[in-house]
Order: sequence, then C-alpha cells, then structure tokens
Amino acid sequence: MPLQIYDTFSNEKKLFEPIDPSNVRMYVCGPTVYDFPHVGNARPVIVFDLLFRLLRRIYGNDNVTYVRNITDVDDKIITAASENNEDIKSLTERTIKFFHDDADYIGALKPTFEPKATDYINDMIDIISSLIEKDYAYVSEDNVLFSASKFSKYGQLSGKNLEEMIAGSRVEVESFKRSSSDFVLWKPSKSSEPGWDSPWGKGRPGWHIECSAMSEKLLGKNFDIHGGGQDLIFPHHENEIAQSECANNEKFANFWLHNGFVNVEGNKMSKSEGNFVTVNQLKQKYQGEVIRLAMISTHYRQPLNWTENNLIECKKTLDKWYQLISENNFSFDNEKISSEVINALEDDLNTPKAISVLHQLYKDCKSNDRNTVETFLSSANFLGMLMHTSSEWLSWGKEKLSIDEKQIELLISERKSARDNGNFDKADKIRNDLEHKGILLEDNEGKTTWRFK
RNA sequence: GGCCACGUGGCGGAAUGGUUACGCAGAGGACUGCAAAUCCUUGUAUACCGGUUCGAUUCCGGUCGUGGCCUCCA
Repeated sequence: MPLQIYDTFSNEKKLFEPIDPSNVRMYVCGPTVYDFPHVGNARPVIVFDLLFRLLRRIYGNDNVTYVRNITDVDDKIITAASENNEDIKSLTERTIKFFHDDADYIGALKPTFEPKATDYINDMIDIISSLIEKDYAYVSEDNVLFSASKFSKYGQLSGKNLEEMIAGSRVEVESFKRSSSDFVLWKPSKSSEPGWDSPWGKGRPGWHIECSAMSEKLLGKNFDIHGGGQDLIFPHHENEIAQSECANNEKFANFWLHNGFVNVEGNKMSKSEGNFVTVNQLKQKYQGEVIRLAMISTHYRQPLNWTENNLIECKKTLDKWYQLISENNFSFDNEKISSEVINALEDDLNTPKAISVLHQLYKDCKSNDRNTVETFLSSANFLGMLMHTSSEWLSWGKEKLSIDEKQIELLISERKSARDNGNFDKADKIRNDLEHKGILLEDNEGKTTWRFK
C-alpha cells in the first residue's frame, strides 16, 4: 500500500511522492527551550518519529533526512532567564538536555539534524535582506517587517483571508506596523538582551524566520514534509511560507502535517493555562513506553485527552505484552514486521489500527510458534515498544522500593510454609502487606513470583 | 464577531453507502485454599432534525453541543 498522508495545505489525504526518493526531506518545528517539555510538546516528537521510522522503512535508512530544530532565542527564554537570574546560555543548554532526556525516554530516534536558531543568524539576515531588496519587507523603527499583503497566497495554509483577519483583529496594531497582519522579521534588542549586529542595528530575529533559514540550509528551498503542532499553522507556518516563497520564488514544503492537541479535561494543555503535565513528572510513575503507547493510541490529528486512567490502561497492556516475551530470547527482525501494521501506518499514520493489529498478533502468539512471537515483537519494536527485556521492564522502579529483594524472598518462603500448613490467614496477610508496599505476588504452577504493581 | 475541526457503547478508540474493529472496565466460566496473572465466553454505541438513496453511522443541509485558531503556544 502506498503511503498516504493528510496535507493541511490542500485539506485532503494525498499520495506521498517524494521529490527525490534517495533523499526524502522532513522538517519539524522543535521546542523553544526555556522549561521542561510537557506532554503536549511530546506529541509531535512521537508522531513525527513514527513518520521518520516509516519513511526510513519505505525509502531506506540512509535516504531520509529529518530536521528538528531548537529555538534558543525568543522572548520567553529571555523572560525565563531573567526570572531565574541566570544567563540565557545556561538556561537553554540545561533545557536542551531535559528535552533530549525526555525524547530518549519516550523512545524517539534522533533526528538527522537538530539545528539551533542561534547558529543560523547570518542565514536569517541574508533572507531578510533579500526580502527587503525585493520589496516584500520594510524597515520601521529599527524593526524589519514582512508585508503580508504583498504575498498573494497569504492565508492559504490556514484558510484565512487577509481582509477578514484585519477586520477581526483583536490586538492593537503596533505603531511600527503598516498593517496588523505584517509580522516581524527582525527586532531591536535592548543592551541587556541577546543581540546580533545586522544592517538594521543590533537586534534579534523574529520567531518565524529561523525555520525558513534552517530548512533552506539543511534541506533546500523546496522539500517534502513540514510538520508541527496544529497551533503552528497560524501564524508560524503561514509566515514561513510567505517569507520563504517570496525570498526564493519557489514552492516551500510539498506536504504540511499537523498533529492535534493534547487536552486536559477537554481543554488544550498549555503552559499559559498552567494545566500541563511534564514528561519529567510522568517519569516518576511510568515507563516511557507507557507514555508512548498512550500517545499513539489516538490518531495524530485527533485531540488527545490526557488521563491517568489511560496511562494505567496502557501500562497494563504493556505488562501483559512483556509477559509474553519473557520466555525466550526473541529477537527483532526487520523482515518480520507485520505488513498489516505497516499498511495501517501508511494510511496517514493510523496508529490506533496498528495497535489493534498488535492485539491480534498477541492473541495469535498463544497457539503459535516462535515465528509469530517474533512478528509480534518486531512489529511492536517498529512502533518503539517492547524495546526492553521482560526482566528490565518488570523490575522498573526498583530503586524506589522501600523493601529489599532478599526480604521479599524471605517473606515468600514464609508464606509458602504458612500455606503448606494450611495457615491461610497468615499467608494472605503477608501477601496483602506486600501489596501495600507495591509488590504483587503471583502463584503460578506451584511457584510464587513477584512484580511491581 | 470571522474561520476551522469534532460529536461512535460505561470509558478509550478505529472504520464503513448494506453483519459497527480493537482495548479497558462489567458479567459468566476455567485455573487457585482464596486471590492475582492468564485463558475462554459475553451484553452494550454512531448527538438531534430533515434530504438524497432500495438502504445513511458514513453523502448533503440545518439544529444543538464541544474544542481550536484569529495574540505567545506542540
């Protein structure tokens, strides 16, 4: 089945055809590094990781270039740094490390390139200069602004039209803008703020220009896929198109992909609402694969309601799956990945369907051979799950235990003799006491094993 | 106010112009001293009103509801 993906620009599911099958190019907007990533930030990391995996499978591991940028210059960073009383560099470097830890934790492969905005300031200045030269941009009070009305396609990605936007504008037009829809390419920096020398004085880039610069530098003027969260459609991606296409006279990205939001109690999870859960907080209670499964159990374009219940359910599923592979040393085999799983993903990343195939494969494993189990395992691995051994999985969180293993073994044998003597009250008390400490005892085929709750 | 998306069982969540996947929970059973885990069986749903059609949950129109964007956001 050929790969089909939903393109936001044309609002339809389309057959994906790469510009160059020997170098399929994808750019995804990454984090602005000023704080711990929350679950909403993690969604595109996982969604586009899956697309990356799928593209690599279809076109070959060496034939896909995945760029996920890091925004390390931004007003929020400046504000956060001054609130923490630390310098910007130390804030961004620390936050990048948090981000990498979290991305690893949820099983995301490393992108091919992870450019930082501050390394591309000169490229941004070049684009801005060319936009001024072509009269798409103008200088006003030390700012450089893009004149949205000069780009006839402005609004096409987000389905807006300029006049309505200007009419419905809810924010006051800043004095240096000719029109409310014009946006900043370059702005002046105060002496306390980070700044770079430019033809328009010491300043820093506007938010959108970095992606135009970095994508062009690393992927070329025209590339295959540009992705990010739905909240970036407008204005961020709309503005990127305007800048890049006006500067280059060439089509920017061929496909636009946007993931839906993560909701909490029906409302969008966001930093400004304060209703967020960070990946770092979840690490205390759940393995990364639990977060990953919870994330991909909803189709990427649908809103995803984040609940504890869902996490518990996903953990149970993974516990069950890990039990199946505990018996032998099953191994991953690229050739054994279920074609049904691939088909599901090739249909606009239908992960819920892919998961239902895993459930079916799990059932098939019962009555079948090693080969079936390896198909199950390989398929799960392809989705970034069952990457650990069963014992690693089951002993997860051991260090947080308030009781040591020898003691548990001791209690198990105490319980055994109680049971042998028919003293079930005592036996049950031992089991219950351990359960209160988060240890579950399981009696199977005459043997008692334990695991974490 | 403008634009857009969505509304499937108790919950999560796919799909489809003609028997509505799958998972969790629930119920019943096997196993167990009792549980747990596992296995087997199983009930339950397409917001509302019209239209098109032999047939609509699916297509079209309207109503209601929810959410998003229009301002920083993944």
